[in-house]
Amino acid sequence: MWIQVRTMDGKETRRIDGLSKLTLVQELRAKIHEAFGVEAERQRLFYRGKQMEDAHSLFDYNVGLNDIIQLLIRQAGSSQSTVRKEKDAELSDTDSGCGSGQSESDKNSNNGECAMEMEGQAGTSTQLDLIDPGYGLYKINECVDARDMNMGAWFEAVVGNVTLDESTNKTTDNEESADTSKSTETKAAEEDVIYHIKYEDYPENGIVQLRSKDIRPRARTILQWEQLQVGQVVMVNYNPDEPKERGYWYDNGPECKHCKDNPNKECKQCACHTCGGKQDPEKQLLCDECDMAYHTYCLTPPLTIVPEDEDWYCPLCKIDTNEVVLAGEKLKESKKKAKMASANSACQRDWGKGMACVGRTKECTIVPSNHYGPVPGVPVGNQWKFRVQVSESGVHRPHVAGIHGRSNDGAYSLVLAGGYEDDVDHGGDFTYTGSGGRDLSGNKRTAEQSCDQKLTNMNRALALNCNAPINDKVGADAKDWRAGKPVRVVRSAKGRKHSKYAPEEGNRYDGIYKVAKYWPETGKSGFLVWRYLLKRDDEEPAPWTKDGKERLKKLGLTIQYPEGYLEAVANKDKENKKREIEDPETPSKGKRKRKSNNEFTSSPRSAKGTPKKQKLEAFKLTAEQKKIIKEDEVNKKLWDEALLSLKDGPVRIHQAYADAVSFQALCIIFSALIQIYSCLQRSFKAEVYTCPACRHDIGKNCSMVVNKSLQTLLTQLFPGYGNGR
DNA sequence: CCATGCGCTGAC
DNA sequence: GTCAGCGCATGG
Repeated sequence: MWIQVRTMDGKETRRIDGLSKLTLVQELRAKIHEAFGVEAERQRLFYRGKQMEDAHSLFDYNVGLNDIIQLLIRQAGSSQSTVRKEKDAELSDTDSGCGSGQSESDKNSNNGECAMEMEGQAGTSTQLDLIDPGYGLYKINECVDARDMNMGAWFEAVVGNVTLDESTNKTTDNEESADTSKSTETKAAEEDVIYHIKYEDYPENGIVQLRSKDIRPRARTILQWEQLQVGQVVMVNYNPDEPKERGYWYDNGPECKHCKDNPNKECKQCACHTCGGKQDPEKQLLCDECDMAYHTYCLTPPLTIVPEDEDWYCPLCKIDTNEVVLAGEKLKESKKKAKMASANSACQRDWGKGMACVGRTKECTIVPSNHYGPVPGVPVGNQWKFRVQVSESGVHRPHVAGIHGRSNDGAYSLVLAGGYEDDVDHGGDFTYTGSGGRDLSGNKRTAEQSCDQKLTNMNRALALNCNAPINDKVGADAKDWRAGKPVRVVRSAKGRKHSKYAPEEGNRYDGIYKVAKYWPETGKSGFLVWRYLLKRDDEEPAPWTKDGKERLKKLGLTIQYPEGYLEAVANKDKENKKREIEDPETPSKGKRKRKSNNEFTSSPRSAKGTPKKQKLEAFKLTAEQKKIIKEDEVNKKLWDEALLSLKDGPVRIHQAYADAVSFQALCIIFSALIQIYSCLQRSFKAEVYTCPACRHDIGKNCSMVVNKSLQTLLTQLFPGYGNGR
């Protein structure tokens, strides 16, 4: 992806290549620097008064790509007048470590060494302006192969390969009145095709509207783009309802010396934030949070006098008291989460629709989503019918994707489902293929390999698990593969075609593997794919070994179906049989249905009635474990309850334990295990006697002693309990 | 905000 | 058996 920028005077245009969305914020500044030699030193990014730490937080705040670009361009343009002297080596170090270094340099800039550099550096040539497709008529210079269209490509096409059509463009800088837009429309009509690009459905980008039902945004982009031809003139409109300035970006550096020294020059920071008008010290308020200026008369409602309060906060910075979480209060769920289907307690699985599109009904809370290593309470060999359940258990969170990870951290889990033809499975080790390189247009989740894979996103994540420096050209070989990050591996029954280690039904957790090496390779499809060699490294025996089978028996592990699933299937079965008896003369239909029914009835657990309770070998605690339990007097009552369900094995103990102590108390235990005592101590000092994690009331007299016995016991019962932490 | 995805179903 | 295409969670 690239963007094109030009100087304000229009004399110079430069193309900035090699941008990816991931590193946009970090890199764009450096690239601008490269292209124009502008001194674009580190500047703090603010959005609505909040400082952005990294690119991710930008997305959290719903900042569009265009916003970011606009900001950066603006900053780069203005940086000639407010340039920080300190050099920051980090700019070139784009990929890693924006953590600690950043905060330090921020501190520096807070202290206010903001030297101005009024370099006479050819004045206008350092003024940058994004060629913004937001106004007037544009001619399409080049079209991109629609199959490659994604957002990046769109950006390339619109920002890069579209030029202002000077001959037909007559719009002025003013808001387009109905009149002028009409005239341009008729003029362009002579060119035959006009596309109105409106800031409606996709305001950041302003894509062509082409409403067609059942097409997801992604697919829509493609369809729309196919409509455009080289040489066509397109009309780019602003939706009058859409504010021109989206978001408010500024560099909140120390006091603006620029204005003091050049009071006559316009300065963005000192102009009224609402109307953009001139500085007016008598009738201008400065926000105590963001330092932006506001005319008293530009506020809604306007102020007639300057408020006497010491602090004044602008409408954007004023904190909504509803958002504040007080000490002892429960954390509010994020708006995004609240919107999700899984948050809706009334949400029930619609078995009529089946498992294709159901949402989660539970969520794994005992470990975070970026947890490495085993999930406590989930033993090797645990089996689930559907991927949703695997997601709910926390073992592998994505519903469809094969790899779960973060591109600048590592991969946490993966699923072997035979979805990629090149995989070879030897049980104790296997090769795996990265994701991507497929054309998913048309709202698909999988497809044929149709282009080369790249070492980005999840592929990069998995590569990071390998104990070797990352290399996106030739891959890498781990010196000590066991030292790599652990990956939870799930095998799916779908892999049975090629692998004898795949389970008979559903999905099975097979334990911890590590990435021994990875390399690029031309796959069977003829396209480049990234391949990974994973080797097993787990204390728990693999389910296909003798030990493993024994253990499964001992634990009494059987495949888990979603709640209410078997009943629903049984009901359906009944109904179908009824219908067959009532209406036996439907052979073709009946045959097909019977076939699918057989699939279920042939499963080990009969769909009729409740499943039979299997006879289990009683699980016995060792003498040592019993002793530990006895020693754990604090939790005596809970253990008594837990021991009642001893026959079900350690998994169930954990469950019973969890149920008995309830989630809140579990939080406390985990807090103990994770050793966040300092945090607790701080809370206690402030006389807040609640769990820092769940805000459950702990009580004043809670003693802060590490429950060593509990800790050892948990590690004994669940090997790998503390791994990856 | 947008992009991604080794599932799953019912229809054909 | 094959196929299209859906919600959802997750990451960037």
